[in-house]
Amino acid sequence: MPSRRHGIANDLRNQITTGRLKPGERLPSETQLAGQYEVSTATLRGALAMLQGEGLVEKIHGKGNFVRRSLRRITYRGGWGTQTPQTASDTNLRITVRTTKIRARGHLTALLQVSTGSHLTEFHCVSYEAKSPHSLARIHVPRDLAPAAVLNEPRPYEGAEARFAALRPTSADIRETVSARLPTPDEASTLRISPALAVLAITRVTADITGRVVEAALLALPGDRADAVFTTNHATDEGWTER
Amino acid sequence: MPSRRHGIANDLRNQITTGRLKPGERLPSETQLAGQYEVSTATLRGALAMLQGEGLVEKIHGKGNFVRRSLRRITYRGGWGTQTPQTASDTNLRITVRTTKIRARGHLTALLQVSTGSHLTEFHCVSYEAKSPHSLARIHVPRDLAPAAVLNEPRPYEGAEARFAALRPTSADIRETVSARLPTPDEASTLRISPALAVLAITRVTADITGRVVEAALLALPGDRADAVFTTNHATDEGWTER
DNA sequence: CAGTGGTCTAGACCACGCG
DNA sequence: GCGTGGTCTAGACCACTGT
Repeated sequence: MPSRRHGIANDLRNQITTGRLKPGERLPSETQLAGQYEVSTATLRGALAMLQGEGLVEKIHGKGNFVRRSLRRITYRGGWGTQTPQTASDTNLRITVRTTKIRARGHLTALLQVSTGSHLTEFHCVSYEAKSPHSLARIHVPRDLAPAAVLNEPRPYEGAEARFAALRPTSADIRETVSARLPTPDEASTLRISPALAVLAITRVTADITGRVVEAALLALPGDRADAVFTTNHATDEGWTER
Repeated sequence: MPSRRHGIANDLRNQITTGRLKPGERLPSETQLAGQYEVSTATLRGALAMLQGEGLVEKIHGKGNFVRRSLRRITYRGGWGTQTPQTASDTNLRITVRTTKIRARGHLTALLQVSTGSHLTEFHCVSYEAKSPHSLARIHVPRDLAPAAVLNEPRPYEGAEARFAALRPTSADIRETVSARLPTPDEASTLRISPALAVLAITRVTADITGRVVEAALLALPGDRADAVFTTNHATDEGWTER
C-alpha cells in the first residue's frame, strides 16, 4: 500500500463506483470516517482530497461530503462543430447571460487584435444542467459587431456562438487553444467545483473572411466531465498538407 | 489575509516573480522556512503546494524545493500539424523510448477497434528538455503495423508520430480528444510535477484511408506549460460545411 | 551518515449551514 | 447552538539524496 490515504481513497472509491454509496448521498462526517479507518482527520482529509480531484466527491463546507451525481459528459466539438454542443437541443441547459460593456486591455487586445481601450461587449455565460453549474464562457466581441438582437434572447453559450456564426456566415478562421489548469477561485465557485479539480480551458478566436477577429471566447469546462474533440478528415481536405 | 498559507505563498511568489529568488535556485529547507514565517511545517507545505500547482516551484524529494526554470512552452498542434511539435527540429529534446509488446484490453480495444487480446506494440516515450521531463506519450499500434524500422531510431514523440504518418501517407482521419485532469501518480513522478498540477491529456486516434485504426496515442503534457492548438480554415476548405 | 522532503498523529480553534 | 468542514500546531517517524 503506497500510503494510508491511498488505501482509504481506494476503499471509498470502490464503494462509490460499485454503488454501495449512491450518487448524492452524504458520506459520514470526516471525524466519523477518521474513526472508522483509525487514522487522524488530516490523513482522512488527504484521502477525500484525492477523490475530490477525481470529481467523485463534492465537499460542502458546513454540510458534509457528498457522492457526486454523475452528470452527463460535456463534449466540446472543435472547428465548425461547435454549433452542436453535445446532442445539442435535446439537452436541458438553463443559461444565464450577463452582458457588460468593457474596454479592451491585456490579453484581450492581443486576442481580438484591437488597441487598448477599444470598446467591447462581454457576455458572461453560465450554463446549468439541473441546477448544477455546467460550463462557463466569457465571450468578447468588438462593440460594433454585437447586434442588438444578441443582447437579449439568451441561449446556451455554444448557442450564443452559433448565433454569432449565423450572423456572419463569412467567418473564415477559427483558432482554438486548449490548456489544462486549476480553476481560479472565481471559476471554482461559479462552477461549484473543488479548487483541486482541473478545468479544461479553451480560448477560441474567430476571424471573418477579411481576417478581422470577430470573437474571442474563453471557456472553462470542469475537467472531470469535459472533453474537447477535434476531427481532421483527410479525404475531403487536401489543402492541409500545404501548412 | 485569507489564510497563512496564502500570505506565505504570495510572499514567495513575489520573491520569485521579481527575481529575488532566481530560476533554478534552491529555497531554504521547509523547516527553515517554517521557522522564518513562524508557522508549522504543515502550513508551510500548504503554501508550497500552491506554488507547485502554479508550476512556480519544483519539489525534489531528498533535495529541496527549487524555483522552476521557466521552460519553453509546449505547443501541441492538432490535425496534421502534429509533425511540427513547436519550432520543431531546433529544439533540444532528448527522448527515451521503451518498446513493449502487449495485448489489447480495456479502453485500447475500443480505441483501436481491435478485439481483446490482440497483439499490440506499445511505445512509452518520455521527452526531456535539458534534463527536465517535458512530455509523456504512450503510443499503441497494432503489431503488424509496427515496422522494424520504428523499433529503433528514437526521436521526439511527435517525431515518432510523424514517422508513422510518413510510413502511411494514406492516413485519412485523426480524432483528437482533449481533457484536463490531475496526473496519475505515475505521470506525476515521470514528469516530475506535483500531483496537484493538472495535465493536458490528448487521446489521438489515427485511421488510414480504409478506416482501419493504425495508431492510438495517449499524450500527457504538463498543464502549466502546454497548450494544444487547433486551427480550422474555412477559405481553403469548403468540404467542412458538409459535416 | 546528515539533510531533505513525505506521511502521519492528536489534538486546537475558526468559519459555514441550518434549525 | 450544534455539527460540519477549514486551518493550524508541534511534534514523530519514514523515504530519498547526497557524501
